[in-house]
Amino acid sequence: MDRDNLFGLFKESIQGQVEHHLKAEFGAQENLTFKFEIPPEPSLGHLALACFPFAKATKQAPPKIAQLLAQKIEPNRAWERVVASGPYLNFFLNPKELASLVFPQVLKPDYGCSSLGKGQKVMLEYSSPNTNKPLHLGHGRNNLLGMALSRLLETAGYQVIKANLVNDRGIHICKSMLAYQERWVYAELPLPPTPQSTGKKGDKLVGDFYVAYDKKSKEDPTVADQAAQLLRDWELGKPEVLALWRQMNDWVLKGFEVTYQRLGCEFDRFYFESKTYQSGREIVLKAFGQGLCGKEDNGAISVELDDPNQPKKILLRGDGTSMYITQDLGTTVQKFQDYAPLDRCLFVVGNEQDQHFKTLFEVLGRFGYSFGLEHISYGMITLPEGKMKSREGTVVDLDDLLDELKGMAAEEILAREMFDPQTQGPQIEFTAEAIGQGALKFLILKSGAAKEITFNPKESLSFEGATGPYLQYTHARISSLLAKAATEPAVEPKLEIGADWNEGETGLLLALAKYYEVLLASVTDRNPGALCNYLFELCRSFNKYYYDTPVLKAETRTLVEARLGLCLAVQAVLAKGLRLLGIEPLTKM
RNA sequence: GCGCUUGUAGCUCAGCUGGAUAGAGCAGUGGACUUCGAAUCCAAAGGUCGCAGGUUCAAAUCCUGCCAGGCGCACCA
Repeated sequence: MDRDNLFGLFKESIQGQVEHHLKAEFGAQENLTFKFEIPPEPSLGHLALACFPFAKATKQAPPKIAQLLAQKIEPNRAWERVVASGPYLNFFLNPKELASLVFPQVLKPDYGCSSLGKGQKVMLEYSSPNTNKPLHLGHGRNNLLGMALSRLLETAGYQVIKANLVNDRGIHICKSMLAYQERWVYAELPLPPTPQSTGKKGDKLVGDFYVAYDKKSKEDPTVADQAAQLLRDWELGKPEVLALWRQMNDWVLKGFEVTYQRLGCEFDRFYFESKTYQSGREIVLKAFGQGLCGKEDNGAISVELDDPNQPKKILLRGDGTSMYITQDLGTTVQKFQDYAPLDRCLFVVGNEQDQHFKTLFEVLGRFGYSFGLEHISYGMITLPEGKMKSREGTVVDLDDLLDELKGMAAEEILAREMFDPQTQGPQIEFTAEAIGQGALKFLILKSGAAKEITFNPKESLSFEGATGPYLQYTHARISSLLAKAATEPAVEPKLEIGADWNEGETGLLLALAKYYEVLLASVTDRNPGALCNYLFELCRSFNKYYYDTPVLKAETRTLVEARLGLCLAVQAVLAKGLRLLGIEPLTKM
């Protein structure tokens, strides 16, 4: 058990004692299962152990077991009282002892870091955009999930390689290229448009052509053939086609980079499908040679899947060319070679590809690769009117959304008059950006990845209640309190003080101790939402406490120092948690 | 049709490795700023946990069936 995991240690010590008594009293031999819970009300205790599971081993009624254990277990430094409450055995922590354990832990710079993934190297592939249109809110969900997960994995001790597999080739790119060649938009410009000449972000410019293509293709079905011809020319390596392709991809990727930087997304490695799309063929041919695949009449290579409901999967076309799954076979093997020894590879990809990944993993296993593979699936974001469609212009553009949120935040900031618009323009900018992003990131990360999100701009974009800005506000309030303490009465926060902690304070101490386990759960479940909920609850408890309890105006100086210490500890954990989510902990807003 | 997935308060969602009266936020109602930031706090109100069976001492949680939404079912990606 990790020494930093206070809750874990508490549980472990209780478990040991309970086991001992149950064996001594009833001769219980079997493996006893322990189910710890947090009692519904603090007045019942701080930690509860349900005694139902012991009934079989002891042949006693759960309330009886609880009573007996309550008598047998000696209170110690950590446990002030142990009481039976029906079938539960409830433990009351000694707040002073708790404080003396919690404070030094919480203020360590690496509090929350665990050794769960120590020595393990994992690749996390996320984002993986197409280079024919700008990023929209759906990509936003992917990017935010990916970044949050990579940071969570890192705090758990994993070495994380963040990879982006860019889909930079194929018919969709050729559509934009065709529209560009034919100038279906920006026809009025004397020269072919560029991001410079139009003042447009590169991804937006290319996106305009993609939309133009779609419009045109509805009027004139022959353009599809032209796009297909362009793709063939690309594969043949026609210089002028390649040049245009490079040019347009370059614009798009430069545009993406701006958005990535803005969101705080980073990558250690880019893979480009233009370089990998033919890979995997050798792997399939080799497997065929080993008798692991079948051959279709026209020469295509296929496999039967475990699930009899699934049709047989083609791995190589009759003409010998690669398919989507073929290249994924190839790139996955390549990833494990590039970063050998690699323990795991996670793919953050939307749930429309659930089946694809199931198949991919199955086939790799069939071919003898024992990779640790995991698909991190997430639901679509839809609008109240329905699905987002880039072609029909019903998308929520990510850059635009961030701008809009920033603007809304700026209005709120100005209304509060915390900054002087004349002299503090840059601070206002920075803060507005942080609040806007805080709102979006928390909104997206708080709900389970499997769930679809209906994004209603009017209702979703809020800065009140269970939102990012609420957490940021809590952090800002604590910051200004601590700043005030340092100047006005000039008090230092003191830790490990044996103050007479009240119920609210004990609750906060417990919550701080719980952070460690929350992170572990977030990592193992690949669920940043657990961290979101925890942080929100922490802030709720703090805000209530803060409202009820004077800190700087507490009765004695000792009490002022102790309470300041507690505030400092809450601030520290809150800031750490927010950073993991990619949300800026603000000191003023 | 088959597979995966979701269905909890008017709305958005926690809880779902079974356990003490099902929790938040938003909206609506009432209240708290001459006290450390009211982007806050408090109170009341709001629920057949999609429906029906089953397993269990105990089911929102596990199993089965049904209903509804989403996604997928190409020698597309």
